[in-house]
Order: sequence, then structure tokens, then C-alpha cells
Amino acid sequence: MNNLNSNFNPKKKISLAEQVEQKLITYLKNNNFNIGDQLPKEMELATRLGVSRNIVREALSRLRMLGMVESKKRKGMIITEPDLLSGMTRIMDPSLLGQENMQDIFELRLVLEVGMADLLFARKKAKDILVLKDIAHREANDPRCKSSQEVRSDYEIKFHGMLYSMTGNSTLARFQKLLLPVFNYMIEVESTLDKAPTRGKINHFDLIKTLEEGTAADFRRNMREHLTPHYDRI
Amino acid sequence: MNNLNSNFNPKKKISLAEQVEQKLITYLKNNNFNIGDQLPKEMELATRLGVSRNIVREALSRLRMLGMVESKKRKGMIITEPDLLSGMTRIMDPSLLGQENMQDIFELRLVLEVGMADLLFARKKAKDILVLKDIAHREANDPRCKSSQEVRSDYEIKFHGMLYSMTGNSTLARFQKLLLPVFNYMIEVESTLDKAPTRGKINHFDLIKTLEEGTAADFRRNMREHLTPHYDRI
DNA sequence: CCTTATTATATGTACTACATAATAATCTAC
DNA sequence: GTAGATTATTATGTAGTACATATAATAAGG
Repeated sequence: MNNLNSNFNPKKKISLAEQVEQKLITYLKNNNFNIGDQLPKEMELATRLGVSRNIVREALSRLRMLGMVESKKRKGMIITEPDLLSGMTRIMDPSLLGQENMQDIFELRLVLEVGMADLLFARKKAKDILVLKDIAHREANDPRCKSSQEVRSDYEIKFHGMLYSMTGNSTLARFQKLLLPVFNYMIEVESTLDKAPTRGKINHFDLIKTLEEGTAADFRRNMREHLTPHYDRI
Repeated sequence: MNNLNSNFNPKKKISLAEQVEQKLITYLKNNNFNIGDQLPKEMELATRLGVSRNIVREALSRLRMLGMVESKKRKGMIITEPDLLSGMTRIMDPSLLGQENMQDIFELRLVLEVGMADLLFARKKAKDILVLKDIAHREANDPRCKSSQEVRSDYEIKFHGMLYSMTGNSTLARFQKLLLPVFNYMIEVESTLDKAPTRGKINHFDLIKTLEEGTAADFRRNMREHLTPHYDRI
């Protein structure tokens, strides 16, 4: 025959469970269901797809992990809104990721903090700024900051985490919580190499002042300056 | 007794498969393995965890989906580096996500594009800029841009996608590819509401010029200006 | 009519059996 | 004795059955 129908067939020997997973997702995408809609029973899916219930359950287990479906005994399964970060939540750990991914994450955090200025200015509240001030003051008066990198990191997390939650974008805020462990891990590795703590010219008080009196563009510039020690790593 | 040991026990009735999944992930995290290390056989895991092989396989199926393990017949399973975006890849679709998540994604894209200036300037190559110019010129000379929102979107995707890949951050580039369908969906919905295409004052040629002759700070400002029509939506 | 058993149903878990692929061991041919 | 073919072994992949468990629906009882 010599017909080339199998044009470089990559044929990753995709497992049945994975095929069924894809089919189910496609099924959900193409029939634009609503949240709460009922899904067919496991056995019905199995027979309709021509596979065993085991396979269907493996696929459904994946969908459950992504938050796409929920299942209750006797009631069956319903469609739910997937969780954007459910996958990342599980794997975001320095001991699981390689150097390249960690570097990407490191950079991603820098990108986010500089880029989120407009969200911040659109949604900042007076009481949020009070919280920021409280954090910055406690940091400034905490003598342990002189000696402990960990204490410094802790305030850093609190301060920047507050900024994220001030954006009003809950995905962004959760995202940051995920990125931080990796980010801090890299900072620690870094701090064991060169001993210089290398603070930027702009500190937390300057950032707060910019939030109060400046513009989004000012904030971007100052945040960029604040992060300069980290930017040296890219 | 009245002991409060069950302090608000949320007891989400977590399934065995999910428990095993968590145990396996913890196992992987705490024993800092290397990529390629062998994992115990399914049956061994099953007996050691006191569950059936089915359950172990459900959990492993999840790990496979996250890219944490790979399995080959007869050889068993090895540890692999997880894919940061494997979860998102499956669910990033307007028909699966709710309004709030979509808005978060919409904003996230704006944050990224404004924030990535420094990466761009650190890694831009002359030939990349040529590609950008080519895209911009083709866009400018394409008469279909006058009439079709889809054609305009297409050039927009090409141009901005090129920017992402110029950052040298492959996670960021992949991320953008995921965000775009949702982003464009929201643009389309928007364009059916108010007919004004509302172009920003800064166009693609301006951005290219900034890349060539300006600074990262200039680029941030101009990109922000370029995206102004979208920023009105936040 | 309301409350309480009973029953039916769909998911959750366990177990067995066999298919499949890939390695290891064995055997045959020269 | 070694190359190459054949067979055995092993761990994952798939199928199927059985039963446990929770819960919605129904029936029984007052």
C-alpha cells in the first residue's frame, strides 16, 4: 500500500483513560452546559464509550481533580466550575520542579508585581493602605530583621501578599501564594552564594507613599526599582 | 465528653483516591528524588497503603496527568518533572469558565503584558524585531482589517504572541497561549455591545520603535497606552 | 399529615482475571 | 561460541464482578 495515512504518527500510545478524559472534556465544552447540570451515570458513560467502568472512573477522577465535576452517592455527578489553579496547587514545590521551571516562576513573579499597578490603583482602599503601613512599621521596628533572612522574608511575603489581594483579582492573589514558596527558595539559594542582602533604593514605605500620592506609572517604576536586586538574577 | 477535638471538622469526605494522591505527592516531595527515579510498583503501593490497586491507579492517573510520573509496561513508573500548566491547559475555555474567572484572566493578561518589559529588553534579538516588523507591516497592508474583527484579532495574537516568546520565558509564552482564547472571547462579547473598535494611541509600530530605541520603562508606558481600550474594562 | 422505616440507586472500594508490551532468559543455527 | 530467534517473566493496562456506603424516593405507621 505505502499510503502515508500515518503521517509521522506520533502515537504517544495514549491510554484509554486519557482518551476518555479528553472525550469527556470535549463533551463538556461542546454542549455548553451550565454549572449544576447532571452528567450521565458512570455505567452509562462506560457503555456509551465502550470501555469499562474502571476507565471511566479514572477519567472522572481527573475531572474531579480539576474541579470540573463533583459526584455524590446515589445522586450522580454534576458539572462544576473548574479551578484555574488546581493543577498548579499540587506541583508548586521546589523539590518537585527543575531549575528551568523555577527560573520561569521567579521571573513570572517579577512580571506580575510590576504589571499589576493599574489594578492596584483601580481598586485600592484606604483601609488596605493602613494595613500596608502597619506591616511596614512592624517590619521597621523588628530588630530580628537585622539578623534573620527568614524574618525579612516573612515581612516581605506579608507586604507583597497584601498588594496582591488589593488588586481584587482573587486568581492573581492565589497565584502569588503559589509562586512565593518557589521564589523564596531561590532567594535563599541566592543568599547562600553572595552574602550581600542588596536592598533596593525603594523600600516599602516609598511604595506606600506612591500608592497614596502617585500614579500607576509611578508605582510601576518604583516597584521595578524595589525589585532591582531580584532583577539582577534574570 | 464534649471534647472539641473535631473543631469544626469540615470533613469534606475526601475520597480514598484523593488521600492516596496526597500521600504520594507528599512522598515525592519529602524524599527529594531525582527525575527518572523508580517508583514502587502499583501492587506494592497498594499493599503498603492498605488500599486496592484500583485506588492506587486512580491516584497515579492524576499524577500522570500532572506530568509527575510516567509509566511503562514491565518497566514500572519513573518520576518526571511536572508540567506547570497541565491543569490549566485542559480547562482554559470560555465555555467551561464562569464570568469571574474570565475577568481574572482578562486582567491577568493585561498585567503580564505591561509587566514583562524588562524580560523583553533583557532578551530581545535583532531578528525577533524583524519578525515583529513583518507582522506589523502585513497587518497594516491587509485590507480585511477594516471589516473583520477576526482578522484584526489574528494579527493581534501574532504580534503579542511574538512578544511573549521573545521574553525567553517558555512558561510565560505558553501561559499566554492559554489566556488568549478567553481574552479574545471577552473582546468579542465586548465588540457586540459597543461598536467602537477604540484603538489606543500607541500602535504596533510605536511599540516596535520603543523596543528598538527606548527603555523598558518606556515600553511599559507605551504598552499600557496601547492596551488602554482594554483597561477601560477593568 | 407528619414522622419514621424501607427500598432503590449511583458512587466508592475491593478483588480477580486477562491483555499487552518490554525486558530477561533460553534456545537454536551456523 | 556467538548472533539471532524464541520463549518466559514481569509490571502496567483493561475488563468485569461483587459488595459497601450514602442518600433520595417511597412506603409504613401513628
